[in-house]
Amino acid sequence: MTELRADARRNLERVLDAAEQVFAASGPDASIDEIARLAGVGHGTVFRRFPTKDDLMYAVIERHVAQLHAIAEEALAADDPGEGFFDFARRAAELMMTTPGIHKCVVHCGEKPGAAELEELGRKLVSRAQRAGALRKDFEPAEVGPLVRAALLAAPPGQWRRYLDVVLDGLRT
Amino acid sequence: MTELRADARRNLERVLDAAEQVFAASGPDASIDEIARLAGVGHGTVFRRFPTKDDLMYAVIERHVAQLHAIAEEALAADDPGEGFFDFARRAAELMMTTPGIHKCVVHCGEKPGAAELEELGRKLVSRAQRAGALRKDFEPAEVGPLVRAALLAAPPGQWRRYLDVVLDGLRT
DNA sequence: CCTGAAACGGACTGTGCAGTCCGCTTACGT
DNA sequence: ACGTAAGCGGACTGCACAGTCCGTTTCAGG
Repeated sequence: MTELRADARRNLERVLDAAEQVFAASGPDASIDEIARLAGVGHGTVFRRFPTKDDLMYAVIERHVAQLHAIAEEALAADDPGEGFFDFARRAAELMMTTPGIHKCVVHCGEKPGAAELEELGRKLVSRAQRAGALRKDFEPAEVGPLVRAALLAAPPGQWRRYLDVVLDGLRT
Repeated sequence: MTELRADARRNLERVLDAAEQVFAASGPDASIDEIARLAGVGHGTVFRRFPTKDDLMYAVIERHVAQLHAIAEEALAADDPGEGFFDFARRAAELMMTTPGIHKCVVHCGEKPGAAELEELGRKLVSRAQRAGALRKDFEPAEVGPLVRAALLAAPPGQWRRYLDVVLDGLRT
C-alpha cells in the first residue's frame, strides 16, 4: 500500500515541483488546474494524492519548513539570546522572501504544517530573548511571527528588508 | 438625470447602509447578493447604481475617508510635527479598527477612493515629521500607510494597539 | 386619474473553481 | 506474455459569485 508504482512516484514528484512553482508565483489562489497542466498530468491525478487543495499546499510548505527548522535550531544554540532571535528572524525572512507566493501560503494556512515542532522552537527563541531582556515582554511568543510576516507581505517586491528592520526595532526593548 | 425618484433615493440609502454593515462584517469578500438581501432589494437594483462590486466598495469607503480627512487636517496643524504624525496614526487606527472588515476593503482597493487629497495629506504629515527628525528617513511617505495597515490586520481582534505601538516605535528615529 | 418614463427584481448567463467518478491504460509480478 | 490491480485523466457535478436583461411595478407631472 505504501509502495508507489514507478510512474506514480514520478508524477507525484512532478506535481510537487509544479505546485511549488505555481504557488510561488500566484500564492494561495493558484488553481489546481494550472498546477496539473504544468505538471503534465490530469487534475484528477493531483486530487488522488492530495484530496484537498490545502493538503497540497501543506505538502509544498513542509519542504520549506524543513529549512527553517535548521536555522531555528542553530539560532537557539547561539550564546546571546537576543542575537539568536534577531538572527533567526533575518535569516528566516531571507529564506521566505525568495518565494513570496509561498510566504502568502504560510500566512493563509496559519501555521498548521510543521506547527508542532517549529512553533515550539519559535516559542523558545522568543521567550528566551524576552527573559534576557532583549525583546518586549508584552507579546506572546506566538504573536511575533504573524506580525513580522504581515510586515514582510506589505513590502514592495525588493524592499522587505527595511520593513523587517522597522518591526524588529519596534520589538526591541 | 441627477434627480433621483423618491423610492430610488430610499433604496440607494438602504443599499449603502447594508453594504457598510456587510463589508464591515465580511471584508471585501462579501457578496452583492447578501448586501441586496439585507437591504431588502433585488441585486439588480444594486448593480444599477454601482455597475461593479468595487464601485460599491469605494462608495462605502468614501464615507469613512471623510472622517480621516478631518483628523489629518487637524494633525497637520499641530505644532510638533512628530506628535502630529503619531497622533494621527493612533487616531486613524482607532477609527479604522472599529470596522476591521472595511479596513480590509481599503487594503484591498489599495487607496484608490479618496486617494488624491487624503494621500497628499498623509504625504505631508510624514515628510514633515521626517524633516523634523522624528521619523526614519528611509521610508517614502507612501510606504508608511501600508506598513501600518498590514500590522493592524495581523493583530488578533482586540489586540491591535500593541501591534501599532511596535510599528510606530520602529518608525521612530 | 392616467400615462410614460424611471425604477425594480429576479430569472438568466457566464466564469472559475474544487472535488468526484469511471472507463481506459500501464506497470510489474508471475 | 499476460492478467490484474494500481494508476490515469478528463468529463462531469455542484457551487458561488459577478454582472445582464427584460417584463412588471411604481412614481410623479399634467
